[in-house]
Amino acid sequence: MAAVSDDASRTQASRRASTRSALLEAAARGLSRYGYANVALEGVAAEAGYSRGALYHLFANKEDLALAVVAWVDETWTAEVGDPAAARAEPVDVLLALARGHAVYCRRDVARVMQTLRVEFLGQDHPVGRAVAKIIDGLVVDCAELIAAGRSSGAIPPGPPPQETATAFVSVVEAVGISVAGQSHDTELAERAVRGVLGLPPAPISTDAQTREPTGRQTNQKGRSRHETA
Amino acid sequence: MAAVSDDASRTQASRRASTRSALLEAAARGLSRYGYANVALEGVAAEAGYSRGALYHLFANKEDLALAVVAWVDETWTAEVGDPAAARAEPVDVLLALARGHAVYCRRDVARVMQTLRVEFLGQDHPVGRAVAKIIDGLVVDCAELIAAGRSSGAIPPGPPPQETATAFVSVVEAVGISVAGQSHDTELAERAVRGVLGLPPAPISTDAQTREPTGRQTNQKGRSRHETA
DNA sequence: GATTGAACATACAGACATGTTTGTATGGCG
DNA sequence: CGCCATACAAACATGTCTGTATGTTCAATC
Repeated sequence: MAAVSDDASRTQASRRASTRSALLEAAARGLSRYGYANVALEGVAAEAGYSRGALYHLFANKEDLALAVVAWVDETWTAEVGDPAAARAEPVDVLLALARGHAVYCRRDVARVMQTLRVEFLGQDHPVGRAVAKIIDGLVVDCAELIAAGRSSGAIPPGPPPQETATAFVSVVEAVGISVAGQSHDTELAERAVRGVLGLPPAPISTDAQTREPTGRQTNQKGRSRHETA
Repeated sequence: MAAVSDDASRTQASRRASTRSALLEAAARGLSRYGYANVALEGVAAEAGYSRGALYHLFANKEDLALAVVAWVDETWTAEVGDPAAARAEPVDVLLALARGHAVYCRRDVARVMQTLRVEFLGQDHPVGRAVAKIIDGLVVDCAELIAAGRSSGAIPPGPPPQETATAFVSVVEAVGISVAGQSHDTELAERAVRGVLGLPPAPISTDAQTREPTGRQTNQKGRSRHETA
């Protein structure tokens, strides 16, 4: 279980980075499974192959560790889901790619850490909760702009205010991603849900053969939505 | 300071029921806000106007209190959301009424207690988590049957397996209900999301005037029915 | 009106987790 | 080769929360 079992003799910087990474990953798993209050740092350190001393040497305290986990998850999510989706041209395609990409992202257990922390600190005033809320709120703002843009171009039918619609959009993406994570139709159900939130009609043909496309690039041959000024 | 401010001189049974009800409500709020691990029984008792002694006199322990809260929330939810929705004839209408009714139910803060506990105990083996999971799983099973029935009658288009679709349905209803709780378009967004999950086309005309009175059945009484007796 | 038991408050003990301190071994560098 | 900083372990100190035990007030029956 040790981070580096045999080759412990390396440069200090890489050693530090290695243990930090192992502790981060273990903390992410622990936070995702048990939540902030329930997770014990001794278990986190033990799962990473270290002791609490190492953890407190790398991180100031529990809160600092959780904030680092949040930042790390945010980075990986942006790289694996956010950026590929943002590369689409049409706002509708960005939103749909976001939903499908997040469903794929949720196939790992680490994905639950954001929901766990968000729910745990909802309505409180805790730095970790603020960090999570800031990320989610930023995502909501971006989605609201995409929804507004898609509506003004006619690709998205009218509906509730963009901000409120975006809030529902993000929560739906998060919820369906986690609930059916890893099941065979996760991306299809995510797309179905967000289509509904956006007021789009169901996808024309949902052959469930290519719904199982993993992380890479997601060629948009399936949900090529006709956006001719509804 | 007392639960009943002026009329403290009543029969002992009603006194007991009154304090139990006050403690239950305070515990529901506390669980919903802070979660099981974070909530402190002293705060719960203080918010209800009592001390921890009263709480431990009425409930065996923290777990028992949480289980009672879960049962209480389940009863009120079934009475206010589940039963009115189940009165519909068509399975599609039941599902849609469920979504809208839950959005209305979520306008109270107590509604978050189920999600909070479910997320907190996800992947653990705790009695409270099992109780919540049992309720949610039962709801998923019911919705899966409704989805299957609606599909075989042609009212719901085909899609992923009913069980998986029902899982996404329930999580979407829960998520959108909480995220946009109390906002002006909560029921409309809930209906939009579940329509998408079910593969239904968008609602024909969504003039937001009649979204506030969707079903005509759910009497939105704020005061909870006190039909619980020890 | 006194007694008995329930409703409730207060005080106490144990458990557990965080954060700190101290100690040890290893790597970097002159 | 020797000195020092760093990585890490292990014990310690502190605070908080649960659960229990004890005490006090109040209602119900004689």
